[in-house]
Amino acid sequence: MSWTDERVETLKKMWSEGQSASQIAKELGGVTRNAVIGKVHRLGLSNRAAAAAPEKAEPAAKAAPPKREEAPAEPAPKPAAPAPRAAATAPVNPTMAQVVNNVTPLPLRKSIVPAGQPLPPQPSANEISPEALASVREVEKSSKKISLMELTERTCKWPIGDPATDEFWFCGLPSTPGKPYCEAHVGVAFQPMSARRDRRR
DNA sequence: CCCTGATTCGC
DNA sequence: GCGAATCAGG
Repeated sequence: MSWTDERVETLKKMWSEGQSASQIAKELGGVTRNAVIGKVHRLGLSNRAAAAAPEKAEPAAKAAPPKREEAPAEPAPKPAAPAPRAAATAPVNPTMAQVVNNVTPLPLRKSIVPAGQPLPPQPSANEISPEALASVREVEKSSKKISLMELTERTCKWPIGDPATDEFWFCGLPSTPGKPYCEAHVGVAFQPMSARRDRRR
């Protein structure tokens, strides 16, 4: 693989969005994160502050690299929000894609709901065995409460709480190898058809 | 251990 | 220019 214009463009885009070198490498394929980092440096876009750095701009200091195309005519975004990265934009990373799609059957039905207060009835809740449910409650106490952006292939992607509020996070515990959830959540997410049928009203 | 970016240096 | 190996850190 070589750095075609297209690939470089993807690299630039993702890097400016705050994606990690390894994520970019996966997206591009055929390259390692080292290659990505190396390229990033060669392109001279090492510091990702380009987007918007509301920081109390260091006056003097040593913030004056060779090139000064700082473009002072910046439309001054929103001084408030400290640039929450690419959260609002479309599915960017594989993790997001996985979550949005249906790699995560049961619980996702809930988190995909737009955000009305009265959440619709949750059939899934009735179909989960009491035992599994109990252990889940237990695990959720020790969940890492990670955000969407913190999900990786090895973190449990079980959503906890109401997505409509800030009382929402992902389990984040180490996931079972090859599965999207930790052991406890795998237990409630993947059930034998027979078990679900038997429990049905 | 998992992960991050930074740097070096033979190719 | 490229990127594996390595370093330094969370």
